[in-house]
Amino acid sequence: MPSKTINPEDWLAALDESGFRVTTVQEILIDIFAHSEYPLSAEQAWDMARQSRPKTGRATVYRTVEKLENLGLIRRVHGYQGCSHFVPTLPELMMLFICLTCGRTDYLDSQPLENLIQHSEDASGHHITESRLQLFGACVDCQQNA
Amino acid sequence: MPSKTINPEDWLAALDESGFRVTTVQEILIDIFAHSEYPLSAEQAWDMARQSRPKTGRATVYRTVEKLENLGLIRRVHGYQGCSHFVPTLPELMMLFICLTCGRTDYLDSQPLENLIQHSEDASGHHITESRLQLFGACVDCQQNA
DNA sequence: TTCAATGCAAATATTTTGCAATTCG
DNA sequence: CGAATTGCAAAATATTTGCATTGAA
Repeated sequence: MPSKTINPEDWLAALDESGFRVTTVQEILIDIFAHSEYPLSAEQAWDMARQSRPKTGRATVYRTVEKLENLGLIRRVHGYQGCSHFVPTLPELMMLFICLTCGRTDYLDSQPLENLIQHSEDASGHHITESRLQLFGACVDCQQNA
Repeated sequence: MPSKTINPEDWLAALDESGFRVTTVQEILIDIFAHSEYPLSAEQAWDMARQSRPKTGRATVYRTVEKLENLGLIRRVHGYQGCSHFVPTLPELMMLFICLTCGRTDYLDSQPLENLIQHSEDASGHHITESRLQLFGACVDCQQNA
């Protein structure tokens, strides 16, 4: 069971290292994404940001989300009708499980996926530079409560 | 190398079996999606449909795409800025490769993925009912032309 | 004949952009 | 101060819906 270590400080450092400014709004948004157990859309993040800072602009949130995605700090995940929701990216390649009942996310051991990708590269001849694996189903808790 | 056998006839049969009518517009759209080598958005499909049938309505295309997705005949794939593009679903579980250079899609042998899912279920305790694996990179041709 | 399917236009929803004001470094 | 960031409003996209008409079974 891989530990989920997401540190907002690291995200701020990443912002800084990339030459961006560390602003209040971005701190708030980083905190929101880094601590969410569920995939969030830009719209949802905007709502949450305004709870602690009412005058936060919608466009700022969309721009920040885009920035965080470009920096590789968050990534899009599939939902039922699109993939406008984001989850934190973890340092290594990870497999993401999303519970269809409660929506909670869980990161699984990714070693099998690395092996699979290696195997697929060899078998197909394609050069694979990025992979997305999302698994859906019922989490341990929701299976028990069913 | 798994063979890509997509038969528009089967899709029409699936429509019929589900109690839907087999109409001209839907035949055209099924043909478009079943034969495309590239992921298509509803908007792109609309453009293509109007080439053979100019008065085709945009809403009809969106409604048909939704229907085909619900029937499991097509599925969303990740693109650069979203996942509003669709590819045909193949009968068995498949791994989809998308070339970042030319956009072509390729279906890879899925046996390794089935093994991986089985392994992940055992290791995590979650019950996995659906999975999406998309691989991105450079296809064999584009590697050579680089 | 009957009701699903369609086209059209309008309504929503979502995301992006222009720009003056603000703020970090 | 100087440039990146922000808020606001407007614009551009994308998707959905209402409704009268059409067409498949």
